[in-house]
Amino acid sequence: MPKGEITRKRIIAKSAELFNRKGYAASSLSDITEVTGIKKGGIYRYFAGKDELALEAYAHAGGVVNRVITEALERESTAIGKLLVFLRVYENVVDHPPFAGGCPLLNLATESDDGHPVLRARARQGMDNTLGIMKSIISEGVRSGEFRADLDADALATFTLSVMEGGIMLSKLEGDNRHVRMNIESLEAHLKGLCLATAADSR
Amino acid sequence: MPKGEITRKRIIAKSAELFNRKGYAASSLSDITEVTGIKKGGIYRYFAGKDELALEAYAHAGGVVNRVITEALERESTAIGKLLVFLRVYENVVDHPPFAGGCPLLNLATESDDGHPVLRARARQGMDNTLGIMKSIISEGVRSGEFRADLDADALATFTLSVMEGGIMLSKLEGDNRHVRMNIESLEAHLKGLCLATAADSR
DNA sequence: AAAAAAAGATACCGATCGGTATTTTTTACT
DNA sequence: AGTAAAAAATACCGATCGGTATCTTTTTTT
Repeated sequence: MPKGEITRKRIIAKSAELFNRKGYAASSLSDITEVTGIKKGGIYRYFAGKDELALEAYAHAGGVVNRVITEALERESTAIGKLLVFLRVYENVVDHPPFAGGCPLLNLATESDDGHPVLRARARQGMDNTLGIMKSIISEGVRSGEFRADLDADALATFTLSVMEGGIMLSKLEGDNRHVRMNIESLEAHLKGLCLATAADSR
Repeated sequence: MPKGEITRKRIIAKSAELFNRKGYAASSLSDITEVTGIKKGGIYRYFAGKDELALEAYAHAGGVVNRVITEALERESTAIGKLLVFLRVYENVVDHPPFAGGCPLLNLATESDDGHPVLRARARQGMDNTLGIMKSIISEGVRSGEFRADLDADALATFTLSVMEGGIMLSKLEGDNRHVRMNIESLEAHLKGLCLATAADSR
């Protein structure tokens, strides 16, 4: 592997942490030179500008989280277990998030949704991807007979992702994992009580 | 009312919209002079700095939203109806949010949770306040016999706020109110199916 | 080891940043 | 109407912003 390639990757990895912690607008080129150890001249050899770097950085961050989730997903066999994985990887978001700074999708979405259209598009893509994975898990759960046949996969995916992101935001803000953890229990109760094929009210 | 006082209030109101849309870091003093029509010299007569203005601006934004929620709360008699109010005021977050830019608490929380400690404290205060209102609604629901006696008010408040904020984020990102609206239905099903004193599984 | 190519540091650009001191304009009071 | 006080504009400050051109150093290739 050529030398430049590993430098390029370090710039992406380090600045991804920076962006995900401080946000895009609040992260300056000087901040980036600081965390990467590469001066401006060197950085602009690999990236056309701050925007392009941010795009690659957030893609990297999202990729790391996706990998963690995918691996955890393989260890689960039920649809309920798999849906809860999305929350469980953030169970200790305060001290040990899957990526430094918390959920990159949440951070990017809230920062870009009223501004920067190219970053917003990236956030949307990531969010749609995650929702898509959830929906396929739910559909598979319906097909296998685990879930009720009349379950709305769309609504349940949105619900699950909302509970996940909302809990992350609360726990990060308060510096306490209890919100994520309570949400895991609440969502589990919701899934077992209202979504299972054997649920009481499927009358 | 003295002239300066109304100017001061206009600065707060206008910059609150700006901050809530673009974020604190991305909003410059020049942006503020633009939306307020007041030059820098005039603004610094009323506020010691950007931070102080932002603090008052977010307090204003939160106050507006709280007023809308409080009024809607008065029109509801059941605990379930009241909890759903928090989501319903954001039912059309895309085109007609209670405050321009969406939920100020969500925006401020995600921007400040890894940085600016004074803004973060403000976000925490607002979030704790909202959670407190929810908890008292839930406790009242338990007391009145609407909700199961063993309901965890803490967990349900966190769950409700998470579903609300997560849905807002998704709908704003996608430019489509369906996420908030689906969450309203999902949460209603959750409350009716699992929290009511008459719920099936209170066996 | 020499030469070519890649990598990275230095030094600089104009623009804008948040912030301030001063002057002009507007308002309020007698 | 005249005057003092409040309000707001002007003009400026040093620092930092994102970005670039150039030069030096380090790799790589032969």
